[in-house]
Amino acid sequence: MIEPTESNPLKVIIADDHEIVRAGIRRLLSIDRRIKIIDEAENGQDLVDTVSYHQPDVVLSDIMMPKLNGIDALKKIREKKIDCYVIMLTAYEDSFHLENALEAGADGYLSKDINARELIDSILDVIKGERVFSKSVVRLIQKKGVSTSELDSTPVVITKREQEILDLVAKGKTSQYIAEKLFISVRTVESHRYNLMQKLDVSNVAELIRYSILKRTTE
Amino acid sequence: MIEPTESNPLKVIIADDHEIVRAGIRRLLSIDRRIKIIDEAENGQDLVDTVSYHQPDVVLSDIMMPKLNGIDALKKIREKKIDCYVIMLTAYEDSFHLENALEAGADGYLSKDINARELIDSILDVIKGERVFSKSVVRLIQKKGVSTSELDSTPVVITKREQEILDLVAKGKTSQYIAEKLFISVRTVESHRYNLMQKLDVSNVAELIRYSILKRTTE
DNA sequence: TTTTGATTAAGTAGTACTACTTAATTTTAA
DNA sequence: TTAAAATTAAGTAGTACTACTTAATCAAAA
Repeated sequence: MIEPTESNPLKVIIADDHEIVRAGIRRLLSIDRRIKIIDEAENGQDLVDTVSYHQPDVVLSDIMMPKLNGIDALKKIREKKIDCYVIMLTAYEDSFHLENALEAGADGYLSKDINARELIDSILDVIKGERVFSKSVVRLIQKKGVSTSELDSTPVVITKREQEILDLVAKGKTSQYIAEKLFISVRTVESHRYNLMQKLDVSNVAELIRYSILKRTTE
Repeated sequence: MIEPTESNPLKVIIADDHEIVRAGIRRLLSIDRRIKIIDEAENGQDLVDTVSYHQPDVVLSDIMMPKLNGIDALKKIREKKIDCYVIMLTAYEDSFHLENALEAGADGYLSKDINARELIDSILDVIKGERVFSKSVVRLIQKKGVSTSELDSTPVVITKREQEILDLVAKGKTSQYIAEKLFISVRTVESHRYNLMQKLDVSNVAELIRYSILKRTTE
């Protein structure tokens, strides 16, 4: 990547479902003329489309978005082999999503609680090939021992059916209710619950919800 | 309230724990020179302090903030009898928090997914004495039948101890663990759980978490 | 076409939560 | 200082979840 200049600025696309957040990012980035926001997306699907079309240098994306979440959008961008750096920008800092983001090919993971200087520096660093993390995320990595060389952390794969059950569990539905709704046995639902908890390394609904909450597309 | 002008603009204070969101609000409001942001707060305690000091016309506040949440901050502002309009601006739209905000004396409740025009109009409307709600909130009011004349909806009061237990339950702790941590009997914890579920009209942890999530101050 | 992974489902057992009542102590506010 | 509210806690009983194993189908990829 050649050094960005005012006359040849970095092309950045931002994605977040809230106008306020997009406006905030625009404002924080507006002070550096070497960075130019060429488009915005308000959900993961839009993001994949605009990235395919514009071929930006850097993408800043939220995780929790309707239609398609940021991590799944990232996966699609990587599948399409579009050459760009992708930084996740999220309010949720937990090792599960951090790992999933890295697994999906994220080049950075920043908290939304970041100031203009840090955000701009992160963007300028990421195009040099560095992986960028905000301070709180670094603390998380140290505490939880998340590997930043993504592939050695066992990828947690939740199947379609499991996701379906997880969503219902997170809404407070009982196994009985879920079984009736999906026309399967209560014991099957219990099996799925058990497998989900194994995969996510938790032992009850409350913890399960912590991990499910970002997966949900807004209802 | 006299009509705001460029030379005599509305004094507004905004509160949100994320710099990006504050920057976003600044940007959205920057297009109307009749509105001036005179200060910002990044938590509820800061908000109460700056509102006491500056005596603004309008306050725009997030709900989930560290130290003191937006609703409790609003209560303190009302207790101090500071004459200003307060609009809650939040990503979470549920009847529980809406009711609590109204109960605490909010003059409006807006989704963070709002554009510049709507936000500015809401501010200009609220100083005329109108109560303002964003479209999605209006839908919620209609669906759930939340009363906008706040006082006839039974106020849901969660006590300090209950909140403490709710936080631990939401983290996935068992009653046994909570009991040991707080040096009380398991049966007491169970009583609190039961009372909480009664108050919030739910019947299991998952639903409880849905309501607790905003109450938590960021860890 | 074979093997892998997903989905289904049951057995067995223990643990934890939920539902409601009643009531004794504290604490707090009027 | 007294009434009201909060916190404590136990009884009784039922329901739901969690823990782990085994295994039969079924669909899809190699």
